[in-house]
Amino acid sequence: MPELPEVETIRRALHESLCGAFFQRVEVLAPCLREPLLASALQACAHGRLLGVRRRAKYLLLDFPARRCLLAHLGMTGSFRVLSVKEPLVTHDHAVFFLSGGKRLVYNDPRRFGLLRACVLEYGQSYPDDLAALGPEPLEPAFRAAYLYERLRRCKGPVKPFLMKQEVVVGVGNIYASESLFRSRISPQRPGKDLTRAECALLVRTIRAVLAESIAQGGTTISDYRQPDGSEGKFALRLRVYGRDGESCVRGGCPGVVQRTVQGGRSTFFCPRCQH
DNA sequence: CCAAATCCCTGCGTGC
DNA sequence: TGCACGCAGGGATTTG
Repeated sequence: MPELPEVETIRRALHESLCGAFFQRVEVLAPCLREPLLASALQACAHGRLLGVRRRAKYLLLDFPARRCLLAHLGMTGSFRVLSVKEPLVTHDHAVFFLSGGKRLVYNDPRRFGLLRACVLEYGQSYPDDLAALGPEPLEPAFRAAYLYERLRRCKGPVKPFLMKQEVVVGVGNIYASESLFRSRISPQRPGKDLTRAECALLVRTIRAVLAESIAQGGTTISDYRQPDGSEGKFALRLRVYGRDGESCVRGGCPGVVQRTVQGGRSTFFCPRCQH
């Protein structure tokens, strides 16, 4: 379940291995992800030398000449593989990009929540209009305490689902929302508008620290996600509440037990004893 | 206008 | 062994 650290890990690997590669041809094997895969549009877009791989929120952007841009979202189970000549395709491979020298870039996605879309950047624009509604990047200066505090003034529900809204801050999904709130000792059930300025400052610092730490560990592997070299993301070992319902709270001296609850249809993990 | 619910989809674990 | 079922959840859409 790729959130920001997983997507960033993938971005770095793809940029490293494919920057400068020459895209020749695309083959669509299965015609539908979140939206239909248009072979002709992808072919026209992902053609020529790959100029670089960027990330915005949980989206990957593969840049090509003439402001063409391939927008990719991994959904829950999407992944890219770079294959040599003899490596076989497998079930749920949806699109194959043939590169000069015999390499192939393959997009695989069992659950088909992902997205591959051909875009053209407007003059002077860094990102396609498709991404215009996204909030600030959590690791950039625009995501700061005063910003979060002001946004929370208009929050009517609990803080945890609010943190997962991509128009508030991008890249924070279910895992990192629970983890950040635990480390901040803020209950996921707290009404968002009740958070103090000091708590907002702590939460911003903590979200940044958790995401940065996870990137350094290559992300979190729960089930499907792998780093592009096939290894597991090691941040799973550092999760303190996610998936740990029924276990003792890891905070020193806290006698609490981690609980699972459901907010907005998503599992939330927290310690009722030390998060307030 | 906002929030909660629903849907999309497959793989996996569980219980019978 | 096999089948039914529940669960996982990002994001678009629908419903309340």
